[in-house]
Amino acid sequence: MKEFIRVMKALSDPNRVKILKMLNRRELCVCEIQAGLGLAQPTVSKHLKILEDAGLVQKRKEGLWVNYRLGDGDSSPYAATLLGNLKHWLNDDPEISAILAQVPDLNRDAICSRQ
Amino acid sequence: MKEFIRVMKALSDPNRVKILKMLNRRELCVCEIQAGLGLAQPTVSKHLKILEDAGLVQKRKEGLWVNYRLGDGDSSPYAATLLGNLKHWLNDDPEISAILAQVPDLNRDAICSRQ
DNA sequence: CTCCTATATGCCCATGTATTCATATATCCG
DNA sequence: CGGATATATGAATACATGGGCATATAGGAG
Repeated sequence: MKEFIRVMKALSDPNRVKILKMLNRRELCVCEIQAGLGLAQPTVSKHLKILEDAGLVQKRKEGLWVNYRLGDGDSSPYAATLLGNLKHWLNDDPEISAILAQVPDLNRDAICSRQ
Repeated sequence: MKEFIRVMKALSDPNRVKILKMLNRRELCVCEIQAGLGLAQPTVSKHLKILEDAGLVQKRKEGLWVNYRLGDGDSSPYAATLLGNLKHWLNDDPEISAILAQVPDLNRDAICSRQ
């Protein structure tokens, strides 16, 4: 039960849903997600921790950067199912499509050194 | 997006999940749900309203009673999908199975007049 | 209409959550 | 080592949420 609730709570915030939709396109570092959402960096880190605890995302260190990608579903069947659903959901949502449109142009080298 | 968030928030509370699992067995009135959960009656009414606003349950008046059943999925595709998933999920959870075991014995006539 | 019962709503309180700022940690480079 | 950069953590604050009590609403019985 707690595991299920953790996944549902993680999916109950629009900014976290936006993060998942972004990561559905490609792996991203924290500063790239920050640029896409327009939030403060600590806020993004906390959202990512909540998503990670729910098994919805995984992180991979690459030097100074931390790359986040969608979870593989091993840690939670609920997360795996919902990630599958989310691939088809919300693509027509104006907020989502606006953010997804700028994902290809997110460049960590252009973003991070200007924080 | 708001519709999706509404469904996820509705599913983010253990008592509301328990209500859905109970209604998966059969239609129930408020006092029967109250007896199953052990909560105050107004609390149950508020949970039911949140579930109804998300499209997860529907109500049907029958005289003095209000019978709640699972939503038919017409109001929200997200609710419809999650209700389908929930049918298979959490059946082995101790909290859930304990409540489901007593659903067949819930009797509105025996419960409600003793409030 | 009056009384009774089942449910809904308003108010209040305790707790949880999202956010930001300031600061700590970690990693690379010289 | 020391400095710079990317990310994480802690404290503080505004707001949302779950809970119960008191009360309002709605429908049936007499």
